[in-house]
Amino acid sequence: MRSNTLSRKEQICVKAAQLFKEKGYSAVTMRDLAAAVGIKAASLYNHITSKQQILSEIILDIAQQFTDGIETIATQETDAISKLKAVVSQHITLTADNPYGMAALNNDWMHLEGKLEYYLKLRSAYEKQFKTIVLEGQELGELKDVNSEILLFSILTTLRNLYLWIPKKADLEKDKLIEELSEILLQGIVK
Amino acid sequence: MRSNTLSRKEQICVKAAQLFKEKGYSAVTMRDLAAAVGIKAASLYNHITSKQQILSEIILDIAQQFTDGIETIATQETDAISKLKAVVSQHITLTADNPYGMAALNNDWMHLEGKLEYYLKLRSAYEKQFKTIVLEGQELGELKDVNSEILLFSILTTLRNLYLWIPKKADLEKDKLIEELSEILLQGIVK
DNA sequence: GTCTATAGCCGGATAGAC
DNA sequence: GTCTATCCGGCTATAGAC
Repeated sequence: MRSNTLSRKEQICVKAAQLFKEKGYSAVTMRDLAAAVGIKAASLYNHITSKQQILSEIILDIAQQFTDGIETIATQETDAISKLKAVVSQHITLTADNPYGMAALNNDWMHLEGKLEYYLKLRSAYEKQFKTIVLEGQELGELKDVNSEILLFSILTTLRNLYLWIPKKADLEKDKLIEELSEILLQGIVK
Repeated sequence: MRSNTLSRKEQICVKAAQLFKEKGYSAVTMRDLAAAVGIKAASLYNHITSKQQILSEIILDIAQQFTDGIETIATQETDAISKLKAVVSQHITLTADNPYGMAALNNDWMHLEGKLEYYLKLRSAYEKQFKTIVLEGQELGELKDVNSEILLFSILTTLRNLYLWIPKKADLEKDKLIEELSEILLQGIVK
């Protein structure tokens, strides 16, 4: 843990992520961002080199955390259900930490220029690990033999969009949410 | 069913929705759109009055269909589970019909200017009906007594993002998808 | 490290010929 | 109904004073 005073550059990136969530990368101008930080647009360039760089840092930082995290989960020696719960937990934790960055990750990745390929590589690696966990769970009979593509889509979509929901819950009890969301995703909702 | 030759205006709106899905409303220029249609930017204005109008038509058309559809479902006299299946079916049908428009509905609604309030009203109405179905299902003991906000978020998010997945399935068998997705959302995935 | 000023480009939209 | 030409405003980013 480092000091809780953010550098100017960090302030800028945090504000940028908030604005990107509201309007999307393309619709946020450097003047908007500067005003939100409380300086003039030209002054931003003492701290960052381009609008593009801000987006890259926001997205790649989070994407890396997800990919690293699922590698760790995948190599643990437990059942598929425990691994899926760990994935749910990771999504909730990272989203609660940085909901605005999650929005950029979900909605603005296509505006990455130089780093687009690298991002796509991280995303593929993530999806591959997730898929492996599910397929192993099905082979070992822990999970139902439903269409795995639909299953993967359904769960991953819910997890990827937690950023829309979590910030509205001011008094979020994280451990409770992990339990309840895992229950709904894994066990369904019909009595 | 009307003629399957689209008017120029319809061509423009269809292409626009495709481009909006790829890059978002703000990042698509009238020059991009014109090139995709095969004319020059100025010529677009013989068919539409503004970029804003294109967005409004794409989004409000679909939003209206969803709100009308769920009103019909909600007033039927069946159990909550049947109603939820009907909602799943509606989402799959409307998304398969117009996946690009669904993308705009999900991602670009905040760029509506004059029609933003009307859109928000439609969305609120939709969510209210959905919530009522779920709460009734819980009261009557058809659905588990899990946290209804998490339940609503989870299912609605999956349904709203079908546009990302459905177009990749060229040989989509709609009825099968309705059955399989309903099964996963309602009954869960654990054996 | 912030400012003012501005370069240089690209955006949506219009005018008017054909 | 499409075109060329263009207006005018806003965009990212830079230059250089303080």
